[in-house]
Amino acid sequence: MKNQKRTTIYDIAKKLNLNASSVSRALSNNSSVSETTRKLILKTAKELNYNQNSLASNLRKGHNQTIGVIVPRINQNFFSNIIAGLEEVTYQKGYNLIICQSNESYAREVKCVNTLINQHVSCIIISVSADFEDDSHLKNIMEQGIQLIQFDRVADNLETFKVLNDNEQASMEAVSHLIAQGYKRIALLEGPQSLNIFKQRRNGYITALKKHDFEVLPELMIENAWTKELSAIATRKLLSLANPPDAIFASTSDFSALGVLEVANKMGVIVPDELGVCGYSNEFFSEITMPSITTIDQYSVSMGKTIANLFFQEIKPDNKDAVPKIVSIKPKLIIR
Amino acid sequence: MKNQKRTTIYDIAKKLNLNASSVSRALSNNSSVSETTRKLILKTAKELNYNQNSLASNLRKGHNQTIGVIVPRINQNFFSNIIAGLEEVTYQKGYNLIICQSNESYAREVKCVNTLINQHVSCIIISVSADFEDDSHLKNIMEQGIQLIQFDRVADNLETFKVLNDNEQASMEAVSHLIAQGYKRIALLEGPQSLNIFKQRRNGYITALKKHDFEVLPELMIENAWTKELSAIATRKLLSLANPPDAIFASTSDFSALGVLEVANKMGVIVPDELGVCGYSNEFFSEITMPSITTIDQYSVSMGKTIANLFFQEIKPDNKDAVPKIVSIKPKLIIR
DNA sequence: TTATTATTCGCAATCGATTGCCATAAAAAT
DNA sequence: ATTTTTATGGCAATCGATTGCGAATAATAA
Repeated sequence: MKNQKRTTIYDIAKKLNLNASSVSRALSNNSSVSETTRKLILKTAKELNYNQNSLASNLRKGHNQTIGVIVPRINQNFFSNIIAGLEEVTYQKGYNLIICQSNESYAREVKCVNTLINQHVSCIIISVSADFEDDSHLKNIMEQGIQLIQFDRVADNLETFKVLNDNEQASMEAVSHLIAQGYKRIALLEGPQSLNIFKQRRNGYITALKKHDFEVLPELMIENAWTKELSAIATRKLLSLANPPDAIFASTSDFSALGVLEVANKMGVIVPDELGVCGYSNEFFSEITMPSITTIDQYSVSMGKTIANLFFQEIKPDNKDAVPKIVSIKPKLIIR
Repeated sequence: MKNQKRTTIYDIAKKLNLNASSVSRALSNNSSVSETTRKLILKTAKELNYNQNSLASNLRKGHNQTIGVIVPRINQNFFSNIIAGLEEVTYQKGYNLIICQSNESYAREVKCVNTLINQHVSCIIISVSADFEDDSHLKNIMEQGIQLIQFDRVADNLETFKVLNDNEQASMEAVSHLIAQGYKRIALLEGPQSLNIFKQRRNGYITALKKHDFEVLPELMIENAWTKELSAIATRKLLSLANPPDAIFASTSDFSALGVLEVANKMGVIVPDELGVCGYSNEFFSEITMPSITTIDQYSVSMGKTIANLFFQEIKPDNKDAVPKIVSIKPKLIIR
């Protein structure tokens, strides 16, 4: 059972005294094969338990019904939702997904890219790793004639299709909301500024402050606070300041916001009365914390679908170089 | 740039006045090619930006460095962690993952299986969908000479490699723990009994009750309560009984447990004083609910790694039919 | 009945890499 | 100097499906 050969179109052809080409045509039922032989072939194919060899088919046809996806971490809510959305659409179209995770490592990201190039996928969908260094590997994708769509975390300087969240706008709204609530000293927890998304969120923060004639205070902006633990440390530091903030915008994630919450609870600082807190990405738990966390929803599943549709509707149809298009999705502030 | 042909070993061969076979040998650097020409070939390959065509290579070699994964939902914590664990190991071994989701639909699961068979993956790793009907598609996998590993939700009657959680044991311990806490009327929220895991959890529940000479009361066992919403409805019903339970074991997930918690809060039933609650799967949020939820950790990431290692260590090495092995992982009760 | 057209199917090349076998040349041994 | 061994690399078949072209047959028209 293990070493038996799979049945091929030649096996079917031989059994029916036909030529493999006829079998191939019958199975793809687009060309000239008489109805009688077509049915005969289909019947025998079923009898012999025939399964097409996609490798051979794709090799010959020169293209692959496969899309590669590279994300920093598969089991992060945002990304696994993106993938779920992608899969939903690509499945409908008969495409497969090859999924890789870079683990936030640039070196590994490069390897993933190469693997996908070797697989001759027809498109690579990527959100770059945190220690992103340069975009030569991304350029290589395009040089190999493979479509490239970047999403969320992107290489800004590279002209490709992109699907983004309007981080700046969302961040601006979040901070404005905190201001509207009456908070006067708003701190910012940030992620690595090597990533566009965190730069944008910082910009939104600054814009909002300026718009309301607030001072931008460097001591209230903590860059490396993008995990729950790091943000807990940062929060402890912030709340111990001589002049502590009365609100914290955890622009990196709800996990960070949770870190803020925990420290505040421990230090006896009452949220939201004494400290306003806002997170990012609308993780499931942000609704059920005590108190619940105001956050920003990124519509991740639907974003995944958008990306896939971008490929099928804009990129795939015409082989000519389509003009790279940037789709921006406006996240939604969830006020709690 | 788009329509240009990729460079092949023939391009390299032509440029160097060599034969493609030499190029192939040089690139896989295992055979007789002189050091000088080898270096020359490697250099030219880099110059011409050569990338191997895995399709051709795999077709010729007759096997694929690819493993297919089918899960009900990619963006469910348990499964995305499994995938993360799988990916971690398979990446190290130079294998790729093709990921599909069945969306809890049997028909779609069958389609996924066929796609993966066509891709000639060397192994399929599957957790079956909720409306699982029969195992003919799984048998077909094996008939095509493809390795099969089932995990978590499995077709019990089919002899394959399996990686399981000891659901019965875990469930037993959870209920015993509730009993030890002094609860006397323990209700059970269950999932579809078509899935082995839910049957096992029920068995564990019953075993624990019997062991402690408790009566098994059908009115306290609610089968279709495996989402937060369904379990909220079930809880409302349970708590409205003339003789309501004083504890609820949400054996399906922490999401169900959350549903219990919310209803209890609304109805003014105090947890854990008036109602004991236990969930399943140690979702991140179960730690931060008020009060936090006692639950069961399935070690999902490490389970993913176990599955992958099973393939590389037990199955791949010898081509002969290895005896299907069942690995059982003991989940851990997290008492809160 | 013969000429023309349409159907159906076979032949053979092709996609790109791999590999067993053989030929040549170089190195070593006699 | 001749023979033997070794190293190196070419030839050609192969993996399985696809496809342009042409041949044979059947169907239709004249």
